Amino acid sequence: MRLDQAQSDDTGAVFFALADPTRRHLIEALGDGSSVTPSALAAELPLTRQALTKHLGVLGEAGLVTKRREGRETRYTLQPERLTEAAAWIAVVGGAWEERLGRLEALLQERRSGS
Amino acid sequence: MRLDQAQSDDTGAVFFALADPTRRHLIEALGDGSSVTPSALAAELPLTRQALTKHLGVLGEAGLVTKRREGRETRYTLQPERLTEAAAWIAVVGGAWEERLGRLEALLQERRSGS
DNA sequence: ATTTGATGCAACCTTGCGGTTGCGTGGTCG
DNA sequence: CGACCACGCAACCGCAAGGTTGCATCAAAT
Repeated sequence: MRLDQAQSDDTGAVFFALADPTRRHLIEALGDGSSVTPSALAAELPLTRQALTKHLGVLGEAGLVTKRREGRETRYTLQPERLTEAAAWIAVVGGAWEERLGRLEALLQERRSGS
Repeated sequence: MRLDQAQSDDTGAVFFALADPTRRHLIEALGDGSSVTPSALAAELPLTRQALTKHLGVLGEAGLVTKRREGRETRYTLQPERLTEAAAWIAVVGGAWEERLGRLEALLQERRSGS
């Protein structure tokens, strides 16, 4: 999909952001409420700082992350609202979401005891 | 993202499929358990039959839809399992999913009475 | 047998994504 | 000030995504 189209398509932007493994990894890393800087990420991952900056930019456009300048570094933090909305879209497709929500809870229970 | 990568990345493939507005529209249309044929879709949407076939192919690669040949036409049907898994991934990112699940339920309740 | 309708396959085109490199800029510390 | 570190911006590259057209194929209807 084209990015300019994704900008005028909130839901699409979120799913587009989640489609990339690197971006999902970043979200998982930020899941605990911590913040990250591009350079720090570049030290851990096999990617350039600029590449990470672009990824964080995509996450930002999707409203999944916020940047905050702090001295000479920029810290990125997760913004979970859009995530919940996306999950809601999935759960509601085609109705019968009551049943699906039940299965979702079951899945979460499994995953909780599993890992 | 590259498609071959998406194939070896189930979660990514699902989100990638959901990133496209047309594909989401198809999923919404199939949400009631009905089935669709590419030509019928091409009559309703401003897209070629082949374009729709490709989209349905992407949905198929993501495991979101199944094709079944029926006489001379091919009917596509929704396969909701992967959708639930994707919602589960979203709900579980970064822990604190109990709270998020609560908000999700609230969102769904709103959407139920709303539309 | 012919014709008509629904597909499948493949080539082709344009645009954007993911990634890099190079350079300019703004804080920080000695 | 001068050196350094973390960024931002822009150009560039390879390749896949989304879309089209054209043609071959298979099933059904007359």
